[in-house]
Amino acid sequence: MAVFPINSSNLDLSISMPGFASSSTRPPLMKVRICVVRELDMNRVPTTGEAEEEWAVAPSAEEEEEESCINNGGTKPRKKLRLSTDQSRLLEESFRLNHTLNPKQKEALAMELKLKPRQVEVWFQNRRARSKLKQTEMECEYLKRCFGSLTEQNHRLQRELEELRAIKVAPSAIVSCHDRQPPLSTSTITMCPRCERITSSKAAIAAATKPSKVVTSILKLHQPSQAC
DNA sequence: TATGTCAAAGCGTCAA
DNA sequence: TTGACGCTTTGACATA
Repeated sequence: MAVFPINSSNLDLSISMPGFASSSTRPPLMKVRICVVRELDMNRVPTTGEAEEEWAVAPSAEEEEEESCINNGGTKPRKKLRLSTDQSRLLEESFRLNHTLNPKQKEALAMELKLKPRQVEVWFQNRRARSKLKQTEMECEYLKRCFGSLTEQNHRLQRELEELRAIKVAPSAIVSCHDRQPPLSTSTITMCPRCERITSSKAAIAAATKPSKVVTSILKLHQPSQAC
């Protein structure tokens, strides 16, 4: 059973109750005892020292159900329930342990939280959805970073390629890997004129241009000894 | 007043 | 057929 304190220190712990809106739509019955009250935790109990007479009683579960039927039936607009911090905390703890509930767990949790099993079920559904959304957003951020990194790497490789192409290779140094030639000198940068692939040793390339790992691995795949 | 958040409703899908 | 779930939308409420 929920109660409504008038204590202004509780104003931040607020919750709207079905049928008890903070606006002028609040039923006259509530206005009698609550003048500055805002909506608050439906399950909060008065702490010691708080005068019990300052608390107004919220509708029971049955009354709420009845009311929700009325709302669904259609004249009254539906009211928003806001879970208390304690309820949210307990739900979060349960969610950490299990992202889904079996009927027994749902029932038990609902009893503990003084909510309807359906509300617990809905909360878990929405929580799973939020979890998935968060996961998707994280993946999106990760992919964005990957994209940025790969773009940068691509630009770097393009520049490397330009630099390599710009290197004036002496005609005598051009050696085809398709020809049976003596082993290449480590100080010579060569390019296969047939497939236009660099066939120099890693040492020569590294000394000349400091290639990236990708270039190095490409070179590994295309050693002069290998066929084009 | 625009916008974000979130409980809840509605509907389709799927497995038992 | 039924219950659980995911997805989308709705509507109340809070806040800047």
